[in-house]
Amino acid sequence: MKKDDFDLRHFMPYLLNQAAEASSLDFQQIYKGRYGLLRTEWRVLFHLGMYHRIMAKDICERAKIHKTKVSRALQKLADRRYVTRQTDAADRRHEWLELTPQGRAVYEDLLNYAGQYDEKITSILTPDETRVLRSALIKLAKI
Amino acid sequence: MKKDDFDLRHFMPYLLNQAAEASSLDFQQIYKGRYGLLRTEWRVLFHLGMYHRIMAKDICERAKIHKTKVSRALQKLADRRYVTRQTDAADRRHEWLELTPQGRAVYEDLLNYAGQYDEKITSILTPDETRVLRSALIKLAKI
DNA sequence: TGTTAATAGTTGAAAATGTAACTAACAAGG
DNA sequence: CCTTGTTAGTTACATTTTCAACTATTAACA
Repeated sequence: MKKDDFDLRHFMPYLLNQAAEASSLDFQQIYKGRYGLLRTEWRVLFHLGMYHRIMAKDICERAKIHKTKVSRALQKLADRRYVTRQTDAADRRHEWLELTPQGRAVYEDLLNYAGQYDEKITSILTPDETRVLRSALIKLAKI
Repeated sequence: MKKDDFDLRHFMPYLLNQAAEASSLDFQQIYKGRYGLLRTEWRVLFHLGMYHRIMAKDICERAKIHKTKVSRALQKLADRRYVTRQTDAADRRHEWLELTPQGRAVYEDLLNYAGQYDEKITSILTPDETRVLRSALIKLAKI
């Protein structure tokens, strides 16, 4: 790409950010409005809902969220009794996390909204665009 | 989308965030490493580079960045003598922003890296994916 | 063993962000 | 002119995030 050709509006990191921010803020209204959750808290909650009995580190790696953010999100989720933490007897550095019934109820509720929201997004796109977009984003997430 | 089908890893806001974060952090190394700029500062600088003599409000609208963020980014850019601000004589609420030669030099330098980076990204994707991705992201940014 | 390194996670201070309230300048209608 | 409303931008304060240093526990191996 030559200098003269450059257009900020087509620059990938910029476009990705715009789209990610727009959809994040839009979906945020749901989990923030219904449960007062922050973005990181919601993300951690969803990981706990999908993968049962995991450790904080698993969330960090899978979601690429820094451990301090995860640590603080877990504190809040534990304060609200959405999550239990129990240290592994064999290796006491490890802490196994699990959703409480309350936490799971919140997760299940938000799951429905997430499904609806995904439909909202994909309805904006053609089926072909949706498919290509997903595969492209998965590739780019690994950079 | 039914509940059982739901997979966090395919949830659009999640995927968008992962890809946006990955590419942002990656490209950030360049402008942060070379000039110690923050993400918002870099974005504002690029808008000033692309569109000469604009107002803070134009940046807010085009980039969808909140006015307080733009205001603070401009303070820093002005402190570094990358930007000049002159109030409009006809309407003194308006402040025209322009890059200084220094600011433009930084912009031009980063422009090259941005071009290279965009090539890096698009080389990961097929031409078809690149094209579809761009148009899809532009649609989604308008949500 | 005993020393050093690695792992999981927390904490505190500094930096950045978000929200709302604010100033300053102009516009519009009486 | 004089109130009321609007626009552009800043500031203050609370909340979040980041960065680096920290604790506690286990692993590696001389």
